[in-house]
Amino acid sequence: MPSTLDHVFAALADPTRRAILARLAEGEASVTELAEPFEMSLPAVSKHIKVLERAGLISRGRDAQFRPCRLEPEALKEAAGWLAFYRRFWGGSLDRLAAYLEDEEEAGP
Amino acid sequence: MPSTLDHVFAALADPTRRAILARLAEGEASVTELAEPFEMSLPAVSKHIKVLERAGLISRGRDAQFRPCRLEPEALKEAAGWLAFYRRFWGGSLDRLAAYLEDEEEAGP
DNA sequence: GCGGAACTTAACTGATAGGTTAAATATCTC
DNA sequence: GAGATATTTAACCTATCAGTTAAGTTCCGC
Repeated sequence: MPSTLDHVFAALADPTRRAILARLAEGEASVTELAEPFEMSLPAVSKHIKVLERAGLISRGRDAQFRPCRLEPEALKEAAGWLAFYRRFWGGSLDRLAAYLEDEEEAGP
Repeated sequence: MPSTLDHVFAALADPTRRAILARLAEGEASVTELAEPFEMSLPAVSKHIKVLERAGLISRGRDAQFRPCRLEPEALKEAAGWLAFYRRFWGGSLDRLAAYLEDEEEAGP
């Protein structure tokens, strides 16, 4: 079972999906609305949306025929947290991380 | 040509590669050293390393037969920046992002 | 209840990812 | 220069991805 971190980063690796997220940052949108800027078929966008949903980055409602998408910021937290953790050490003293990891070793990963 | 953001996120989507990065945060390491914790062949690890390198997340030196890997924190900046930008808005007022995007529209994306 | 709009599912395709084993390439050591 | 060590390349396999078109499904409006 792949971790959600796998899914989140994989979802973010595609420019179409990042564009969809950017669009959703402006507010909820239907699939057709989200598909509009792209030169690909609706099913293709529908698949991208499913990937984002599986990663927990968006969730969907029901409004008649529409399945409005909205952002789920929580999923980003994990990813941002991972990056922030490593950036903190990479940018600064690596010895600090080594020490930190040694301390953690007793408590488990 | 895929953006580096594509490559960085795609590289981070694999747990083996994240583990390699975590290991490198403790300091430089050779391919064999990096491969040691994993139950996969050396060529497989070599490929993972190549993916990380192409993403700009690591760089490599030459020390006799060894090709030591070290972190390149710069590549993380772009990814962390992307996440931070959206998290800022997603967590807070979405109106702010809408306003921001409208302002940017004149200057271009 | 029919027509149409909004999606989704199914079936297919070509490309890429992630792994394997076996062979090739460098470089040190003796 | 022969042998050992470190790493890469090549050739291959299977699974997943990103896209397609065509055929459902669901729900509104009349």
